[in-house]
Amino acid sequence: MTRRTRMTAAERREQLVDIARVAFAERGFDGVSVEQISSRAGVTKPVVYEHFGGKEGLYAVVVDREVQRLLGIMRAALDSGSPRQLIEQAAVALLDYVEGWPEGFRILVRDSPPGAEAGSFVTILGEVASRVEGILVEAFTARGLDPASAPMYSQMLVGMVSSVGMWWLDAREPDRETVARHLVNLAWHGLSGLEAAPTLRTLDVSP
Amino acid sequence: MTRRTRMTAAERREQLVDIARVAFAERGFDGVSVEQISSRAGVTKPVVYEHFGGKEGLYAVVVDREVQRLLGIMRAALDSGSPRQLIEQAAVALLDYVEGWPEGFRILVRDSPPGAEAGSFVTILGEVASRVEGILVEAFTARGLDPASAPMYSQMLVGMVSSVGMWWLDAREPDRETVARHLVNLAWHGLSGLEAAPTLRTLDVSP
DNA sequence: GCCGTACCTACGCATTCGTAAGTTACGGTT
DNA sequence: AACCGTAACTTACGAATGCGTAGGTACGGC
Repeated sequence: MTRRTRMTAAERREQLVDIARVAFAERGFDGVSVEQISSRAGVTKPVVYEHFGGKEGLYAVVVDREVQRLLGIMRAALDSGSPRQLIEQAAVALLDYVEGWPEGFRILVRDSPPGAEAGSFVTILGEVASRVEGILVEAFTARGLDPASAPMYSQMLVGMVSSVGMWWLDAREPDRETVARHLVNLAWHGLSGLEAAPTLRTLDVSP
Repeated sequence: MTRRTRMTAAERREQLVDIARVAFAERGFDGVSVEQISSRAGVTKPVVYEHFGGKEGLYAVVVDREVQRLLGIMRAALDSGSPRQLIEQAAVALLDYVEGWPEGFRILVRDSPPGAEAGSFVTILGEVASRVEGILVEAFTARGLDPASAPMYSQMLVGMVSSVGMWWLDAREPDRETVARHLVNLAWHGLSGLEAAPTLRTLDVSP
């Protein structure tokens, strides 16, 4: 099917992870067979078992990589700035990730983290949210708000962005910056103080 | 396994739908076998095929019922009131649903609507969001905001509530009204104007 | 005691996971 | 330039699972 090239172990590994990310995003863990993945790579099943020990192992690598990628992006975005700027940067950063790695995003939104028991309500993205809530705790204490409620707000904000991210990926309009502007408009001003023509205060220098 | 009672067709149908809702919420469509469902009902596979034509048919019924239930609840909540009251009522209503039918909620959040192609980013809950966006359109035009952006804000608000709903179902604290208060706090005032001790203006008369 | 409806047993068929054992190509060595 | 070891890859299979169906059984109201 695909070109039958003989690769080094490392190359094949990378290729399989890439293919698996797309496949798992499209059909979900149970909707993809090992044979489908290996076939798209132009090899046969045992190659996958050789590299990852099995379907679960491959899936684990895919998820781990996406979590690391997203966390890296978010950390960079939350590095410094005023509260308002941080919100803007975080929103833009998450939309960047959504646009750049839609399949990864799909997986993070839909699936439960490895340890979670079946039927749990935790998503991987929810876990990510809790890892970035620290920034809110600081801002809350500085402003006399209860830091104990920070996790809740963190969930709300991430849910807001990711939910609109899913919607946006499906419609592909308006453009990313417009989405970011409205996102920050709601997150910052709330419904009571929505601006008619919201703007970003941060210069957006990404491609 | 379960009591072997002989039921009328209607009774058995209801029982199977109930069992299937829980099972599908726990393990997802692919994670549940027809045999598991029928077994929990104390009957065998062909009974399910008799009533619903197959696994897909049963699943369709489960989803449809939950969509109807949620839409009914939302419609009732959005019946009348000031914008601020509507937001409060909607938040409380969605949390009511989340608490009362957690399995249905899980299904609506995780799965794609029947027609959507594999790999789509649309969730059933997203569809529900677009069906309630009408209320925003009115409020937007009345206040000089662009009604074309209403769908986006609708997604944000639903995402905010549903995301925190998932989180809440997992932690089961704080209580529903506290969650609702903070939810409305963010949605209404935004991060710039968060109140330290948010309150609801609507009397909450649900059980 | 009869008849219909609810229910069961017992398959056929397809899919997919995972493995055992054998085969081909590549790159360094002489 | 022929060789050979190793790493990459294949064919072929066993076993399990799960969907859907054909045809038969028994319960319970009339």
